[in-house]
Amino acid sequence: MSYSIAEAARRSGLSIDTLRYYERIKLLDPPARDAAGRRAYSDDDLNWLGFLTKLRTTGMPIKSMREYASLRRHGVASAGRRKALLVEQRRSVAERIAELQGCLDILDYKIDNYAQVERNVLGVEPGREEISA
Amino acid sequence: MSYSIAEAARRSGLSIDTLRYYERIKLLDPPARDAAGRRAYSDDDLNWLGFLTKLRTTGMPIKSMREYASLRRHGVASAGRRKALLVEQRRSVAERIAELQGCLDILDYKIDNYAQVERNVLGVEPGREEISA
DNA sequence: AGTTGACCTGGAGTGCACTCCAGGTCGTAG
DNA sequence: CTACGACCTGGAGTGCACTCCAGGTCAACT
Repeated sequence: MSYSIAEAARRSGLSIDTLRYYERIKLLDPPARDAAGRRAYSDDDLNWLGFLTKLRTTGMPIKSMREYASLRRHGVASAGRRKALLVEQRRSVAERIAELQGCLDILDYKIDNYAQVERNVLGVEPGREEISA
Repeated sequence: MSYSIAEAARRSGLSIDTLRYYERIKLLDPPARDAAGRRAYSDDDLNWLGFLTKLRTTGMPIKSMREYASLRRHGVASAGRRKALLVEQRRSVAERIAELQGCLDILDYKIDNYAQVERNVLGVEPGREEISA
């Protein structure tokens, strides 16, 4: 199957402009073109875009995604380096999850404080709650 | 206790420039000044900076942090709105954690693929592994 | 008295990841 | 046959969150 840029955008969740942008910066190999010169994305293109958006979600900078994309073009010889990139990204994602978990705990604590303030709102002297909030 | 801007930067993990920047954009109330006009951050200032950096870690945009900071200046009457902001942020953090967890699973899957490629490297026809990688 | 180093100000510059625009080409529907 | 909508290109513009800079003040050390 092949997809127009609008369809590829819909399926990937990226904007049309972003698809062309990714192509320009070599994140994405130029897709096939139809008879009229319009882009015709393949399923492989879409799969790659899907993976790219996952990498983006993990916070990988475009620079690194470009490196990964470029390695991919160099075939099996680059598999070791590609794996290393993914392992490093895995590490950074796990770290980020832990960090966010810590933030979640702090938010819960703060929210609980506010809930208490709400419950005691009649007995609080103004300004007092500022110390912890 | 009070702290020079350099010390406040060290303790908050923010740069000196960022501290002045946060003050300019009203994320941070102007700290006290010493006799020579230099900033003297209080423990309260540092605590607030600590919380701000947590909010930043959660991905809260500066715009929202400014709103929270501004509400804080309006005392107890704004507690409800502040709590709502935190609850919303809590929701978005939990969502983000789930999303990252999904990415982690995909990374694990890919990494495992590469590990298999490594193990079978002698029996692989070139290009074959590209289909899944 | 002079030099150093930390700090001050207002404003300009940076890097990232898009996002938008003007002006043009196609293929199909009315 | 012309009007429309979807697509094309190269290039400029945007928003965010800093980050850097020039030129200046001040207290302390030598």
